Amino acid sequence: MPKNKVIPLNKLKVACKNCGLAKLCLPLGLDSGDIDQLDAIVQRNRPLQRGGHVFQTGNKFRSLYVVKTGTIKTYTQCPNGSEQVVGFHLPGEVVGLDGIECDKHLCSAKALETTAVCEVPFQRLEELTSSIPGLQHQLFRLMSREITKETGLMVLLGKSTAEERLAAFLLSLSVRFHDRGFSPVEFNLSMSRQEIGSYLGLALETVSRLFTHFQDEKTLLVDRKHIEILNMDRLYSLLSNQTTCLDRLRAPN
Amino acid sequence: MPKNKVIPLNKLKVACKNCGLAKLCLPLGLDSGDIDQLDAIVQRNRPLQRGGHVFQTGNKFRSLYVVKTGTIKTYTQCPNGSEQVVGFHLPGEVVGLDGIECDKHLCSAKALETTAVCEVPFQRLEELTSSIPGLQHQLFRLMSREITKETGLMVLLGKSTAEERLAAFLLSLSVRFHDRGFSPVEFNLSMSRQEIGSYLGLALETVSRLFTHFQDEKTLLVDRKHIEILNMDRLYSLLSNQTTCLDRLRAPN
DNA sequence: GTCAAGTATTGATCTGGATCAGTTTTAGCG
DNA sequence: CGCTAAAACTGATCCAGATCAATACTTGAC
Repeated sequence: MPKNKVIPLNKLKVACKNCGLAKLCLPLGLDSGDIDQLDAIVQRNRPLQRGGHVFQTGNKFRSLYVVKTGTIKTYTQCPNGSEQVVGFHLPGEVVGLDGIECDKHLCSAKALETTAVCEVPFQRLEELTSSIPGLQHQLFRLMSREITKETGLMVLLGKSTAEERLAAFLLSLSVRFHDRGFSPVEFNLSMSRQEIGSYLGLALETVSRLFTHFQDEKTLLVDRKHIEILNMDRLYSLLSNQTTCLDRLRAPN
Repeated sequence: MPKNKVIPLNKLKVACKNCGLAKLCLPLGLDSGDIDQLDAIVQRNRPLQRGGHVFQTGNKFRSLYVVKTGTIKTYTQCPNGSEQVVGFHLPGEVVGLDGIECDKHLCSAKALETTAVCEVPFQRLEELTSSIPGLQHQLFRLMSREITKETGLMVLLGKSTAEERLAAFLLSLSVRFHDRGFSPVEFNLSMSRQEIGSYLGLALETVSRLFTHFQDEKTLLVDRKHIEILNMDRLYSLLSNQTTCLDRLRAPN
């Protein structure tokens, strides 16, 4: 590997205080001193390679993980071997909340590309939230958001067509990229057609056909993993006659 | 209404300490003094009639609600008028968690039968959780459970057949009734076929046909809303080749 | 009691998307 | 660079469950 491709470690070990994601993450609404306390318990390990696991089903629950750079997918494994994707997580999003209840992880989380995460030991976080009301509130809010997001997906899976599902998926990514300072109309997918299909309850062939279809009607410009949204209104119109999940998508924070 | 059908109010105003649901609810793991503090902020209003709303989409979020007796359904309304059921809530289950994030409710909650709820003002609850670590932990656990439950449903909606969905639904009810001291093999459904279908992403006709089908193969005995499970193993076997959602069903607490 | 409205059942038909199958493109590697 | 395996695309077929339609059954109001 050539030297100029090495990711400088000091860049990855940004303190919460200086982190661009702070307004999407646990520190939201905290004052400087409180952020320092939070910062002190956060562990910043070396980045994961593509395919590396953050945790696996059955592992003891110790920490929450916040994506700093890259993408994480969470998934469950079926007895018959096939896997079902339950979420894609972008920078600033928390992974591992489902482990709190039973004190062990109920899904697995792996990196879709080179990915850096902040590890937040949960027991120490709970100690902190007791003394920092704003932090407690923000953690409640993040968990509430997770519930909201999943409810929206349930509604989508319950009664939408394949076309509507993919539109909702692309708009969700668009909004989230935008919130993170990236272009809302042009981005790269870090997941395969297979994984998108699994997440949306569709066959990978259907996903592929839909990309072609959206390209044909000039809604998208698709080049393998690179997506450009040419007609945003068209995507929104596919959801407008539907549910409240639009609000859920828009609500960024 | 004859006098002997009036529900005595004093029975509905049981303190947390004497409530049979305490081990499923917020007080789990607290000592007597802490429960008293929690008890002091809980509001016990008069029961809701069938069809009455606990809250509606867009209402300001002020409180969480715990079902004490009866059943609550939560649902979202589509612009075109149709509604989508997102959950059924039995005694001991918390409703309203999705309101924390945006400080307003994102779904509506209504009683499917005469239903009593405990109202827990959230701001006061947050003050208490700061000083009672066990209460904070239990609230985190309840929220985590909600996330787990929804993930399980997503997986179910994503790739299961109609038969598997209804089996999972019935088993979920069975387990939950059992946890609450009722028979796991014989119970009454408080929701319509329509509502079951909406929840499971199926047409009401399909739900009806499946009940007939399960009856024909001697898995169930169905009399309108009354269900008796004759062959529990058969229902479990429908899920066994599937996902991890079995574990999610079984995990009662 | 009758009537009307809601709820459930059952049958017939249709269709969106799964599945199967074959081809092409891309990415990784010695 | 060519070789191999995975990923993506495309076409043909099939089927689970939606939709449409007609008929009961239940419940509550008057």
